[in-house]
Amino acid sequence: MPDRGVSLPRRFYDRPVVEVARDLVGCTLHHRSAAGVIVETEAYHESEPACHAYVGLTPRTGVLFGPPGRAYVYRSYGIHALVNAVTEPEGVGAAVLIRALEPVAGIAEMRARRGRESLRELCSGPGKLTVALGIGLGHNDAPLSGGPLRIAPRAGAWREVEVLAGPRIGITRALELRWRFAAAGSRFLSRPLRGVARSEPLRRR
DNA sequence: CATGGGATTGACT
DNA sequence: GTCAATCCCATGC
Repeated sequence: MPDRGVSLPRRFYDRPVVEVARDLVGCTLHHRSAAGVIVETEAYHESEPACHAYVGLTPRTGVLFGPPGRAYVYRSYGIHALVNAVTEPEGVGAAVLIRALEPVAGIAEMRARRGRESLRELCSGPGKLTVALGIGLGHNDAPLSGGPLRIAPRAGAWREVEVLAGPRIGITRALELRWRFAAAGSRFLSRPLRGVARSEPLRRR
């Protein structure tokens, strides 16, 4: 089956990173024949010190300052590859970290790549989901539309997903920002959301 | 050029 | 709950 599905348009990403992070929950991340619904994200922006782009334009952060709608993939703790969606206009360093998926396609290959059976644990973390989907550092700067790596808009029941916000995980700076977003009631999160607050009703315009 | 610190995970006490 | 694995890169001397 050819990989010829719908992708979010580039303009979806050309917006404030916090809005994009919230709106990506319920969308589906595809890589070739594997896919999962995004149930958890975090926003990162050059203006706050938890963001890699905080240090400015360097060899590492170049993609973050590039055009929106591309993937920023980096190595974490020397071991894991973490995938982000670059947002905001070119010249602004910002991206949405994809933290967890609910597997929906290619589950057998995910289990093989992860070496685990539990559906809940296949993509319940940013380092897990890249392994499950076969995403690696070679995907850095790859487009998120029109290619083997893509994100499709909300569909079906996911169009009415309730998105909750809380503090980000695993960081040591800018802890006060509630820039983690998760699908309410999802069993596929990397960790439960604490300090639950509704976010979807904040949607403007 | 040496050093320190991670947007994590899985195994173990 | 604790902890090691592992490596790129930003920083500072």
